[in-house]
Amino acid sequence: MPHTTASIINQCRESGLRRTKALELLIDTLLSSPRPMTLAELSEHKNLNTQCDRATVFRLLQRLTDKAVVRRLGLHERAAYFTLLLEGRHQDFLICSECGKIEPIKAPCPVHALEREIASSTGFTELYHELEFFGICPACSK
Amino acid sequence: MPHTTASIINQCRESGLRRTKALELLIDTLLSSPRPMTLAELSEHKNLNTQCDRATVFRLLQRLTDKAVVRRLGLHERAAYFTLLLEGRHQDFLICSECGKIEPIKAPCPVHALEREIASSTGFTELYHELEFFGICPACSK
DNA sequence: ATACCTGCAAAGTCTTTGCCTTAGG
DNA sequence: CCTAAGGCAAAGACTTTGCAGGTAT
Repeated sequence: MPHTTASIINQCRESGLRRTKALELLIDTLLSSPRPMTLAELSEHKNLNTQCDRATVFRLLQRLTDKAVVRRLGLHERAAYFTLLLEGRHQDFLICSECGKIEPIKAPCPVHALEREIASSTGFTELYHELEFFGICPACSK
Repeated sequence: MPHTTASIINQCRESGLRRTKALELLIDTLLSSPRPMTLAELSEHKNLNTQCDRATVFRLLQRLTDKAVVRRLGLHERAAYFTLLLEGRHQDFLICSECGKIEPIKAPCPVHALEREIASSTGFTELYHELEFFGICPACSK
């Protein structure tokens, strides 16, 4: 079952959001990106820049984060990153401290067992994790 | 061999930093904290607030990060967190999405093997990682 | 009709820098 | 002495909000 703009919009509608042009464009844009994007990247993206205000994108991302349709990530930058929360598609990242390039890691994430253990030992609920590797990429280390 | 203010200051001196009052106070404060601290927390801390300007603390943290004496962490907040980089003392964190409380995780970190694998398969150097668990803590979930 | 959304503009929050003075080695 | 470090104040970067008008349902 592929993730489509339509199916995600439906999910939003079911959470009580209205179907607006901005929502559609935003979902489209996020879906087309292989990696998380910042608010600035999103609102300057060709899909969105003439279509809606940055504040609108901001508030949309806020609502979508509340509804667990997108996730907000730190990634160590000044700006926050956003990515669609697609079922069964957890991603960890490898980031160059020098040039800032972000790439998803292919290897399976080794943290899920610990996550369950922490959930039961601490009583935290709705647990998830964020794992990032930082280092100097080959291009920058020259 | 315990980590002391004196030993860390020596490390700084060896990296070319001068021994100043502000440096001493900052190291002291970081050393006394069980968890990472923000610039604001540091510069408002009773040790520092009357002793030196926030810009000074900022620039010190910058230099110390360069010299790998402290590490700058994301932790998903608006503000950056700083912690001493003590030999053999890697920490992962558990953070409440609701109240923001940050606690170090006791369990051994399961990521080091993957880290080595990534280093060799991607050619990244000076690799390190940051692992955070987010969820709702027992107090907030009531 | 009526909540919800949007755009615009302004205000916040945290970080970063310039410039001149102070002090470590 | 000479250069790194500090203080003060101002500028940046990114986020967040108030308000008036627009729109999905």
